[in-house]
Amino acid sequence: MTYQHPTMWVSIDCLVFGYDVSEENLKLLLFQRKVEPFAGQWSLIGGFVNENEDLLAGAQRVLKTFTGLDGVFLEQLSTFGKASRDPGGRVVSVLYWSLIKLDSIQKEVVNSHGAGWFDLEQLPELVMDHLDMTQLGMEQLRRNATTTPIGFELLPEKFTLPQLLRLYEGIYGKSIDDRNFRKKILATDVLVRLDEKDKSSSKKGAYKYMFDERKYHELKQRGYHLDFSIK
Amino acid sequence: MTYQHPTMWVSIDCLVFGYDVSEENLKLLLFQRKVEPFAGQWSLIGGFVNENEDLLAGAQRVLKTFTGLDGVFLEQLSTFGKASRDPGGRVVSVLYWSLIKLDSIQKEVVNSHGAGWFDLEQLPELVMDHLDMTQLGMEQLRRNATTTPIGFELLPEKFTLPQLLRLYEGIYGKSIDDRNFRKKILATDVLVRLDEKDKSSSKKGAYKYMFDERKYHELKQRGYHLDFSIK
DNA sequence: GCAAAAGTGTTTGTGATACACCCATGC
DNA sequence: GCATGGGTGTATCACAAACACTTTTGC
Repeated sequence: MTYQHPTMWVSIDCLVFGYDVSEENLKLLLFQRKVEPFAGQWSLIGGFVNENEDLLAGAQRVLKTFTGLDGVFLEQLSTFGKASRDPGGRVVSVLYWSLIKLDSIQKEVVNSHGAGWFDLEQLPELVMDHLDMTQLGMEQLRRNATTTPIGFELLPEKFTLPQLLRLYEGIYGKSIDDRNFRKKILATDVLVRLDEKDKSSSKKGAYKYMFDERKYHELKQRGYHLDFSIK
Repeated sequence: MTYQHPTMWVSIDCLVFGYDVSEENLKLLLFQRKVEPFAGQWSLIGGFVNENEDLLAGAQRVLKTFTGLDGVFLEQLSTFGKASRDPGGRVVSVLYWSLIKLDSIQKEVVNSHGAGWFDLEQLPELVMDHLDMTQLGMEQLRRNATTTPIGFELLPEKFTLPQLLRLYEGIYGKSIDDRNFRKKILATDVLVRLDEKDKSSSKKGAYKYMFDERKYHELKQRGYHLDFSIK
């Protein structure tokens, strides 16, 4: 024992936003807490940090455990440390957030852990300060969506402009002029149009696009910063 | 013991940026670490979180201990938790940052704790990951200065436009066109011109201004957001 | 009267907004 | 041939950037 001070539990909580392209809505991953206090109630996915585990590694482990996913967007958001936040003991929780693409495979993986995807407008009651965490995440999503290309984390690799538009409308909760949106997005020059069309939602079909990560990083290096600000 | 998991030390580190209006430069508050490992080396101000102390309260305590200040800008930035970051044990450190106005009183208070103010361009070697923390703080400062009125935290209550301009030039490390700067700042309508002049740096004298917090909050409520973006 | 800093206006260009029609296709 | 969603262009306005001179006053 090197330091003469109290020690605490350190936990990770992870906000996982998922977007379902076909349903066109944003969802949040929740699971039924297994330990007391609050066992059985809905909570963000989370867990305790292990002895020799970096915080980020802990977050990656938690995410992998519940979703099977590796290597997706995962970033630290904030740390919650009110002394009274957890009646089970002094737990300081580091909040991470992740953005993933929802598809049927993902939904099954998740179900196997007693977890489920909830519409953001219809969340159940959440344990402790997890609602605050969720609100913080929504703000962050809105803030970042105008400034960075996080939106693309939520869409499949190939997507159409109408899909991207509807995602942004979902994030901001308002409608966006499609002509201006196209102009602005294409002007950034980080999208590549493919020779494929997606005909699942119209007879004419919409061109599929891909996000060009290389071009984005070039731009960012040179001091650019994307601004998808809407209205 | 309610949870069957390892516990850790949780510490606060606090980045304190101070601006000296007369010297016209940004400084960072450092102190000589008192405990092993690294005793005697320069470090951010910090301390361990107490048993029943909220994280924010801990940060307030640390800040007060070293500067005597209370009620100034203080915000959580990020949490550092690499397993190997502190050779003295598993310490997860929550980083806060604060912005204060430097004057002669402040400088004396601080000296009494073996602490000192350092020019940002001439920092000594810092302990552990404290240089990363400092860089994160500088980025945050630049990001926020364009978006929120944090700049005013660094200036005395009454200040002149040339002083404000030089502060921004210091933050961004480049020169700013004074005519455009005045126009932009005054257009936001959050500054009130007083009937006083500061003649300390010119014969003509420069009008003193105050930040109108009320107007700023009104604007923010209505969805505005200040944009002092420069160049 | 001159040096030194404070203060002021105009022009130009770029990018945001608002807005309406044609296109391609499956049925 | 028509209904459905996909795609395109233009005019206007507001704001950012570039840029040079006048004002005040202590010495």
